[in-house]
Order: sequence, then structure tokens, then C-alpha cells
Amino acid sequence: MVKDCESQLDTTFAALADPTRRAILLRLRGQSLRVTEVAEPLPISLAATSKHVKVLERAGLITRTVRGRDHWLTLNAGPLAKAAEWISAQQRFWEANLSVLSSFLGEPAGGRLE
Amino acid sequence: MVKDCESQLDTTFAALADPTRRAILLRLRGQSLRVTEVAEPLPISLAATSKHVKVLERAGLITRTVRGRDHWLTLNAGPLAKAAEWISAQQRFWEANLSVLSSFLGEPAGGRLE
DNA sequence: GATTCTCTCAACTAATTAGTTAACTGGCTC
DNA sequence: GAGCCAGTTAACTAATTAGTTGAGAGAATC
Repeated sequence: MVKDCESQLDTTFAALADPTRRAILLRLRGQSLRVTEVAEPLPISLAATSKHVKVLERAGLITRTVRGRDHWLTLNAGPLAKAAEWISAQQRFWEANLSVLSSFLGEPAGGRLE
Repeated sequence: MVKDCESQLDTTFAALADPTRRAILLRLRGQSLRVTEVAEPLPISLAATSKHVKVLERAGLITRTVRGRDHWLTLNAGPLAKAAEWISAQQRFWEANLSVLSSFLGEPAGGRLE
């Protein structure tokens, strides 16, 4: 399934919106873990963890390597780079926008904002 | 309502997960717009747009200034910076993780991943 | 003051989501 | 092969979400 940039951002940001999934990503920094190991500190069932892992995998944020009965999970930063790119492109206009805001604040009431 | 860092990330990423809301943020780069103006190019109703605006506002990504019957919307990049920070903190470990992966790939089958 | 314009809110629907428990598949180990 | 271990899947529930239409509040205009 080929996913366009827009819908990849959808799934990436949606995956990052859940604190449990962010915790999983944080724990995978610098180490590969099995699903059970990922689930261990979490206050939810293994089945629920398995679902979160699947969401992260479908978002391309982690990679699964099956070895026998163990599923090893590894970080995959590609989509993160795309997300960071979107945000920084947005931030590039922040300064310009701040000046818009300040000119508005300094403007007499009734003036147009642009 | 004071929101801790974690739940702020929740609402920020959740707000960014919707393509309509990202489109709204893109359109607000460098200009303030009224809700109707924001809604105009969108293929949804004004009421639906109003809801998206409220989501963005509650996430702190935009600021609303009411002037008479017009609601002027302005970008607010604070939460974006927090989100970018989280991602870049995560990316800081990408290189380390790549080396983990490559050592795994070069390892004979059956070896441990860490 | 009647009308029009801007925007929100209420009520509803359909779809998605995070969680549960229980059952199942497949691999490892006595 | 009997039993255990790792993990997914199925079926269900409760909550949330994105959208609709219709009504209503307030401000501007004629």
C-alpha cells in the first residue's frame, strides 16, 4: 500500500497522539525489545499493547522482526523526520506571524487585521 | 486549566493528525483570517469548520480574537515547538538505533538483539 | 426595527478507538 | 507429545470524533 505524504502525516501524528505509544517509542530508543518486554511496565494488557504496536508499525514508526515466537521491535525514524519537517515548515512562518499579531495589537480598534 | 506536558503533547499531536486542521494552520501562516474565510475553501460546513477551529484553539495552536461578530484567528506556535522538541529528542537516538539494527543484521541467526 | 451576516450550540449519526477477556496459533522445552 | 510461552485475533463495551442539519445569539446594515 503506497501512502501519500498527507495521509502519512495523518497516521504519524495520530500514532504520536497517544501517551502509551509515545512511551513505547521512548523505550525503544537505543534498544530492540520484544512485545512482552514492551508491555511489561505498561498498566494495560498484553493484547492492548499488541494493538498499540500494530498502530506504530502501520505508521511506519517501528519495524517488527519475527524470530521464532519472539517479535523484536526496532525504531524507524523515517516518518518522524516527515513530521518534524511539516512542523518546521510551519514554524518558519511564526516570526512573520508574530509581527502580524503585534501590528494588530498596536492598531486602533476597528482596523483590519491583515 | 493547567495542562501537563504529556497531555499537551496528546492534544497537539491529535490536533495535527487531521488533514483539515493542518490545512487550516497552513492557511494561517502569515495572515489572520476570520472563521468564514477559513471555512470558504474547505469542503465541509461552517459548523464543522467551527469545531475544527475549537479543537485547534483548545490545543493552543491558534488564538481567537473576537471583534464584533468576527472571530479573527491567529497562529500560535508554542505547542508546535513542544511537539518538535519531543520528536527531535526521539531522533537524537536514531543513529544509535541504526547501529543496533545493523549489528543485528550482521549477526548470525539466533543471536540476541541487544 | 427588520434583515442579514457571523458564528456557535444542540442533537443526531456513523465511524473509529482504547480497553477488556477469552480463544487460538505457533514455537520452545521438558 | 504434553505443557508452557509469545503473540495475535475475535468479540465486545464505552468513549470519542468528524460530519450533518437546524436553531439561536449578537452585531452590522439598510
